[in-house]
Amino acid sequence: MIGAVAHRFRALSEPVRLRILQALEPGELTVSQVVEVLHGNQPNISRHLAALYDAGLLKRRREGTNIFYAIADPMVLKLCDLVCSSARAHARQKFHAIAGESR
Amino acid sequence: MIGAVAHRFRALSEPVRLRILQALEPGELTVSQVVEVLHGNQPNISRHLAALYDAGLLKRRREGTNIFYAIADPMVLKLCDLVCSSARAHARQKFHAIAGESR
DNA sequence: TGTAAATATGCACATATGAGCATATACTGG
DNA sequence: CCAGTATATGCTCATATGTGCATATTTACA
Repeated sequence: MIGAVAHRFRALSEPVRLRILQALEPGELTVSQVVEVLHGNQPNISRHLAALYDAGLLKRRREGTNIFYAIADPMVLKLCDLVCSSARAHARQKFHAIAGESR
Repeated sequence: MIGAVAHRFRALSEPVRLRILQALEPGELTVSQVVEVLHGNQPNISRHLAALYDAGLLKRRREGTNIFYAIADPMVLKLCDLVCSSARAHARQKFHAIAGESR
């Protein structure tokens, strides 16, 4: 069980994949569209999308030869926001610690 | 910035580290205590604790030769709960999909 | 059926990561 | 200063992971 949680966190541990989630925040996109937005190459993006899909963070549907990926559970966005603000706070604190020790 | 978020998620992407967080949920523990609770070996646990500390997820304080580690921000526990329940839901759904396709 | 477009996958490579062992470092008490 | 305890770090190894290239697969349509 804890392995499944770790697996999901791992899916979120790549900058490229986080940027994919950002790109998908407004709504679903095809693989090509994601490739274009992120200026990535197609096989690479395809793999990252698959990784997020495997982790259950994205859903997908086919329409002709296109495949639309979308965020499966808006919770992941909240998750990222939480971590992001926490990281910001941590960075601020670290900055002050460094600024302070030179006195 | 997005790199910092990815870094924090990566720190959470190891089962051992998630178990460390569980162990620390009731309160701070020394390295030796964590080693004992998780039945791990000392250098390994020490590294994992350092990784969580680097990511800003743990804080630590020294008392004699002991070093007590504690959860820096209770937010991470909420984070894990969110992912955990979401993972559970996903597993349920996958189970039903498999059960359904054999009909 | 054949061609083109969209997506996925096999392969090779470089790099990152975790584990275990030995050992170094930091602190305490005598 | 020395010995002992607690913790951290260097090293090596095996494995995992991301990337780019070529190519396979799927679907639509003439």
